[in-house]
Amino acid sequence: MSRPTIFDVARGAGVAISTVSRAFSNPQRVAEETRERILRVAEELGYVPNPHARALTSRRTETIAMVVSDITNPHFFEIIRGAEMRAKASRFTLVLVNAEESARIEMEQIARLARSVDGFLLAASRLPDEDLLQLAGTHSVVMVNRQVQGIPSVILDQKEGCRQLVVHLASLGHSSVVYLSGPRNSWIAASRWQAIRDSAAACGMSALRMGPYTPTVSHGGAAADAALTTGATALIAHNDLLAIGVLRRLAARSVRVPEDVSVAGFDNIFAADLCSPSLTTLSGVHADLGRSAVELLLDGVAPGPRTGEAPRLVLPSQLVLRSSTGPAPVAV
Amino acid sequence: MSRPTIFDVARGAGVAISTVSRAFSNPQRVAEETRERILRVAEELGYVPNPHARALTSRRTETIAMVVSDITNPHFFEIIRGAEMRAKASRFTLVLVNAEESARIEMEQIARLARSVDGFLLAASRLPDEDLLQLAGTHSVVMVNRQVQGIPSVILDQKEGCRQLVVHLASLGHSSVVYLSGPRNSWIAASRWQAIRDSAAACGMSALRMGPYTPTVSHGGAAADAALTTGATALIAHNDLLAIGVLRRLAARSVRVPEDVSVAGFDNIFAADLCSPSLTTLSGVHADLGRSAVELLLDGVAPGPRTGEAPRLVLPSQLVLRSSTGPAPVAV
DNA sequence: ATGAAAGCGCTAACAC
DNA sequence: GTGTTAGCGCTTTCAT
Repeated sequence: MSRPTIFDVARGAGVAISTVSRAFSNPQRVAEETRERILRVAEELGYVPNPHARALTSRRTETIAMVVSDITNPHFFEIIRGAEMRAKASRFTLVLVNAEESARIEMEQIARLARSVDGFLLAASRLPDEDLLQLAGTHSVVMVNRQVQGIPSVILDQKEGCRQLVVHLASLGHSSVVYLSGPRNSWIAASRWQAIRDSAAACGMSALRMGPYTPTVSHGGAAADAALTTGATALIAHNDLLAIGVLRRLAARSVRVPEDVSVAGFDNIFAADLCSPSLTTLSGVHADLGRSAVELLLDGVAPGPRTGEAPRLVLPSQLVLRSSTGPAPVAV
Repeated sequence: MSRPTIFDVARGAGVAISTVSRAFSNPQRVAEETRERILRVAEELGYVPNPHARALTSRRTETIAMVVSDITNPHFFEIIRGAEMRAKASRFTLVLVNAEESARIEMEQIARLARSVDGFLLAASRLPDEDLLQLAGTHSVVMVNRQVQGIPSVILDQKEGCRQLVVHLASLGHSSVVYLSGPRNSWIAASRWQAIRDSAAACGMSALRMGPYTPTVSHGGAAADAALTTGATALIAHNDLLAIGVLRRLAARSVRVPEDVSVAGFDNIFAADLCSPSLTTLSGVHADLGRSAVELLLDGVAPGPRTGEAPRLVLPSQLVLRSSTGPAPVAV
């Protein structure tokens, strides 16, 4: 009743188990004829190598884990898809785990999988640098949308993207902008704020940061209320979800968008095009993020000498203009 | 440099390896004092049991796989979250894999994971009944939103939900309804159509099915065009994504919703509340679906005699009325 | 090119 | 309550 093992295949093919093993994991080291016979017998028997037994000795699992800070955030969709496709192309399994926006949970999940995967893709990690460096010391790690010195990473170009966004707002006549910040331990939030502040300064705009806010629709209400107290006419929310929450609250308070206030977000999630007004947002080819991340990881996982520097990919971002940004209101 | 094993812990604690093993997997079979000493040594050494070695002998992995037909469909969000939380509560890891709306890929993913997980959660599976039955013969399987004789399942109550939806449309004066069907091999699509047809008959409405359509926004255009040719005033799309695509196309063709045509969807995804007009949809507590599914699976995974009948949970669905459905236009 | 044999780290009888 | 021991199914030297 139990499944066939390498032993059964060996018997059926009249060879030693080591030969069967090679036929599967090192095909070129087995004579063509022998290999074919083995594969045929295996096929007939319905033999499939046991991944645990394999991992136990080889220490490789052909599996990579992708840890996302919040699996319900649509932003990760395309990243996940891109990563998955690339992983599959190399016959790796991608398993997805959720960190629920919590550093503790993220760490737990990682610890749990540490022995069962070949490497980690950490998307928008909430962990402190030290933890990441330590992890990277013992495992293959690639960061997505976060940079840490010494760890391979792929990010969208925040700096240039934020600059375009700010210039866009400046050219519409806005003189002050508020950044509604994401979570406190979000690297990308810090990086966005810095880029916005610098670009605003370069444009002669004043910039203010508020928050941190949990980047969900429901937290947009508080963010909107806070932002209105500043008198700023341009709001940049940490992501589209938060921006949509802001739009809702503004509508509820009869603040017109974009006539009274302009609003922009990040990620270009599906809903950004559906809400009203539709949302101006900073996007990028997220599937490429995922794809590139897996590629870096596979490079790191492969045997052979590690390249000297940890690669840092910066992929272009792009501004998507919609209806939520418009000319600044004329001063009364 | 290599990680500590059960051996190192045993030496450090002055006990046999089997005692260490018990301290971790069967704590109550070890004297309190011994156990504490072992755990302390393990902690000091940074010992973590190797899951592969463990799985190799015990044949249990404490991992369950959730296969979803399309991971980018927001419908699955809450289901995934519910499943994840329940799994974590029992210290199981939930790994997520994507079937990309393809039966072939679904089968591949399953085969790939068959040895590395304790069971499968199949959400909106596209596989034929026979394949599912065969799989269920060798593995623990729970279906989500699909029923197959002999396999445990959890679904939302389509029948009652569709009835409510049709009655709602009938009470608005609509006399004909079109169901824009989901994928050909979607069990839920078949089940919805049957419920819609029966309920429509009971209300004296005519019902028509069109499609199948891939349930994405982009396919809603064709669906809308097709539906308009029928002269029906009420459209029920297979899901919210398709419905949103329909809304877009109708807007583009200057067909007013709900004045000229009423539109409804399924799933109550986040965007259903954002699109304009906002979408009437049939919902349910999706997190409960995921939670219950994991519960059934854990029951099945647990050692001990299997219960006689495969349980079939039917969770209540609920109609969410929004602006996309309204009174039927008065005949010219 | 192939075989023999020694583990990988752990669990699960079985003994005491 | 704890120790001994035989594997789980495979990879990987090392021979031949």
